[in-house]
Amino acid sequence: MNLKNLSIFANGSDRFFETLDKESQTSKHSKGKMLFLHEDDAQSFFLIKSGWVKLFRETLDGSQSVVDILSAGHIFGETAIFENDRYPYSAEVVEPAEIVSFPLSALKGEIRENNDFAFNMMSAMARYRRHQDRELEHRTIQNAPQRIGCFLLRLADQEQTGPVTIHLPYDKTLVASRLGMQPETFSRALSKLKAQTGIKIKGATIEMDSLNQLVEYSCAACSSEFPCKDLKAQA
Amino acid sequence: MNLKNLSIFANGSDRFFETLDKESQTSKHSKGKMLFLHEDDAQSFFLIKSGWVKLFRETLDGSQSVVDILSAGHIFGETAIFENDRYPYSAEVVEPAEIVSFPLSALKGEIRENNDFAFNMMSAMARYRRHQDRELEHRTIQNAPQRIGCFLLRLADQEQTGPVTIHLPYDKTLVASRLGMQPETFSRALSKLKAQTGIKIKGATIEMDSLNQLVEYSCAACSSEFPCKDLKAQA
DNA sequence: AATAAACATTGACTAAAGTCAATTCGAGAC
DNA sequence: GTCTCGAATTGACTTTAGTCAATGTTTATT
Repeated sequence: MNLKNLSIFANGSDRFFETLDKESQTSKHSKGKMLFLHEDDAQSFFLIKSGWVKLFRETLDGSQSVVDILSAGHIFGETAIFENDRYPYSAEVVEPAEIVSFPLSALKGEIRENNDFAFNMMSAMARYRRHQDRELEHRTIQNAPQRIGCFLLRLADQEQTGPVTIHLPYDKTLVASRLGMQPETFSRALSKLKAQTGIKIKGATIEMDSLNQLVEYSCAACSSEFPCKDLKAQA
Repeated sequence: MNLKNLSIFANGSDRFFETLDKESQTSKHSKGKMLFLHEDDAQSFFLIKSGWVKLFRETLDGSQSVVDILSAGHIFGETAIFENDRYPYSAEVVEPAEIVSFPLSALKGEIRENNDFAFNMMSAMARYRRHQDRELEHRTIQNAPQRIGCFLLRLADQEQTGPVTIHLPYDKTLVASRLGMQPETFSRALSKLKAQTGIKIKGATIEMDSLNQLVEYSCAACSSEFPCKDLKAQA
């Protein structure tokens, strides 16, 4: 994975990449490792080389809300720049991961000095905004089985017209929290989705004759068309 | 209202403000006026001088999801810059409003040419991200009465320690949709909130001896402390 | 002041999701 | 292969929110 090829870093200056190279630290972490806590003093932002990382917050009364669950190629912690250098969420490794850290100061400097880079980063922020908009919309409009259907569709190659196999990238309990439901609800909702669309489930593997079945079931309750445009833009 | 005083436009160049002045159009609209539709070709972004505007999307099966409801001093439609010049939502006036339109091109130009302005706009986007994060969190963790309590708290002056009076800024039906619930649910949830916190309700006016009652009821199910920091930052 | 239209509330019922407890399943340790 | 622990499922039940229909209330309009 080359930093320069990441869409978030497009338009970075040579000096920026030099600094990143020099000041980066790569480390491997196993499941459960806490990378930082909400409100921690922030010096670094992070890039996921492999594995999965959960971003979340906790409330006074003990419940947890999952902000996002990210995979290879995504960065996190970078928004601390705009939050008085404090992380706006906690970050935990949820599947064995290789993580690279970079100084926030380098990012801040590059934004200030390199206009194209800044514009590019704004595009990324706008894209994330759409992502969150969609989450909120789905939380409001879709029921549990529909949300799962949508989640599966977004894991798949949406160009595929024939039979499709999808693997859940992390524990079902985590998928449940990502979708804002209880594990029990997830389990029952997945059964219902199976009953209503004819998909086949074997542990973390889901098979179907065609994506169509899911599309009809889930995408009627979404304000965007299938296939999801935002997935292409990112690639 | 002076453009230069709006925090979103801080650091704008003189030339930028000249262009805005020259190319702006102000108009008054009554309730129900559609300003633009989701996916419309976008030429302008908008500033609310007075009144309220609802941003929303609709799904194939006819349900509506409210993205946000904005008041004086807020801009909208500006993110079309990053969406191939198409509006990412529909916009409708929900309380009689005075709206100023500006060419998106001017904004785009200023972002490209004025680094400080771009940085400032990124801060605004980051702030909005936190806003959405919170919405999603509350939708997951808080129940209907708690969400209403939180909504009321955010309408109030949170420094106040004595008796407080809050006026709902728009119809209860709209508040309901803003909070992601049905009007009937809103009505019942407000009664429950009244029963559990002792607030007094007269139509769109809500009174209480102190904000404390609401804080205890709602803020335990939130990952932020009371008072809400983000409200100060904006002022 | 009378009327209509939109908004708001209430009741009765249904549907969806959460909770708690009891098993069952399955991947890794030994 | 067997054991163990966490993950996943299932059942029974409760709570919460949505739906549909009826009825008040308010506000604007003539």
